[in-house]
Amino acid sequence: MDRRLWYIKNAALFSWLEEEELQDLALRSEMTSCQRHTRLFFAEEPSDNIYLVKEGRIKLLRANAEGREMILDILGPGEIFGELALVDEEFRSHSAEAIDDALVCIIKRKDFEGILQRHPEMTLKVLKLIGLRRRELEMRLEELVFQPLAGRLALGLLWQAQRHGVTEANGGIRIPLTQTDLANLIGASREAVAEQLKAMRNLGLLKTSYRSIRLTDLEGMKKFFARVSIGNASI
Amino acid sequence: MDRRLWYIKNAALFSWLEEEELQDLALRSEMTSCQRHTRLFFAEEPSDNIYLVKEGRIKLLRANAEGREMILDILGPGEIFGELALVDEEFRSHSAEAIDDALVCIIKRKDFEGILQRHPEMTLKVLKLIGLRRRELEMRLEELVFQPLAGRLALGLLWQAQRHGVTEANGGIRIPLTQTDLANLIGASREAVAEQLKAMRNLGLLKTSYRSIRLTDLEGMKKFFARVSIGNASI
DNA sequence: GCAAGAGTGTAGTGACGCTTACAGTTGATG
DNA sequence: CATCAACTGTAAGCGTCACTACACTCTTGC
Repeated sequence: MDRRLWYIKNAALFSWLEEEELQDLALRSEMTSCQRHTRLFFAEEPSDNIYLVKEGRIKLLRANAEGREMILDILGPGEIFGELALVDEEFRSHSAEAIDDALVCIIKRKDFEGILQRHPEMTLKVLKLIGLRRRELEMRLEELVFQPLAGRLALGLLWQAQRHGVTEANGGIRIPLTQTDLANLIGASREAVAEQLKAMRNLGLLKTSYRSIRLTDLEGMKKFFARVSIGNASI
Repeated sequence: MDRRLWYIKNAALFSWLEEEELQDLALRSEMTSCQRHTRLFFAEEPSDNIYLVKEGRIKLLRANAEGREMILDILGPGEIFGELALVDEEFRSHSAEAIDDALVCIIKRKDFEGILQRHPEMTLKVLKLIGLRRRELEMRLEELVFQPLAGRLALGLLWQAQRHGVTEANGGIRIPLTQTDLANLIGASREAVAEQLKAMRNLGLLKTSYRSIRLTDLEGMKKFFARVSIGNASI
């Protein structure tokens, strides 16, 4: 599935929420600001809340005993996470950590269930979200198996550019991500990502700087992916 | 999360279905028998049905242009699949193929939605199923990134033994899977799996034969996993 | 009972990418 | 404005595992 579609549908959930229920929600919910690098919740904790990102970005990750991490997703303003608490989750299967200084709305599960009861059509939106994220995971799994590092990195950059990219004056798209996060997002080592970024830099596809990558040639990046990929997946 | 829990919860959905709605369902639904190696649906086809496995096993897979495949899941008797048609899916994100000669019940989406309306508590069960499968995918993603081939294979064997294993007279557990399917399940090459199976055979952990693997020492296999794994995941 | 297709066993080769190691840079904090 | 933590850049070494190749075995159907 096209990732663009994913993003639109997800954003649609948020816009609908804002218009019709946000005032009520604001009364019931708790707002937390948290600094970069602080965790909102940890894996194995009870799943009692649903979260809505207001400002900044939050990464969902699974970490292993060695401290290495696998980033499952990165959420931006308007997106919700922890929504599996509505469905079945007793304990978190992953942790959530702020990538930027962030502002997050914490909604108690019971309050969210109240909204769903008052607005049955909202339930369907949440379900679609859960389903879309499941399909997103299926795609990631396939990429990890089939694509070499260069292809995964190209896909990862295009994906993050769409979801969290900032268009700049000169037409480039700035992706605010560290190379470590980028590596953990595509299941690779930081060093290998740095080396591949160098290659892309030399091809004029992007520029690297502290904590961010600027895509300067989107079409070129797509062509690059088509060239390095094994059996072309959808972008 | 424990895979055992996953299995139990999933089976619970089925047993409930059988007791209360199966007669009605039987009238409305279509039953199809299909031979090993035939596909029930292909990726990109419209998602109009939900499927219930009666006999045999069905693998859900994503295939790339080269014909290599990644197996997302293997369903056995009593399990449903294609349930994302209820949620958001317009087109299949993966294909479904019979691993055994199989008997499958095809339920039209509208009929299934009817059941859900008559039995609201059933909706929750389906939601839990979707959520559990999403978490299962998260686990697989992490394993693929963190675990070496030996660890993934050990986990894959223990997982399949639980879900589809047949306990034998001598206490061993027979897993009816080809080495190719096993490889595609854990994201590895068939040859590498064969070699690792040889090593496990030499350790007395299992026996290989045509189209099946017999685990002869479950505890030994768990110990083996603990030894080769990087930062121990849950079994 | 033979042929064809599907599946298994095994070995050699090479490359991709992880690991280790270290120097240099940026930005926040006091 | 000094210091520290976080982050980037780069390079050598090496192991895992994919790929290639081929012989052999099992099963099914004609």
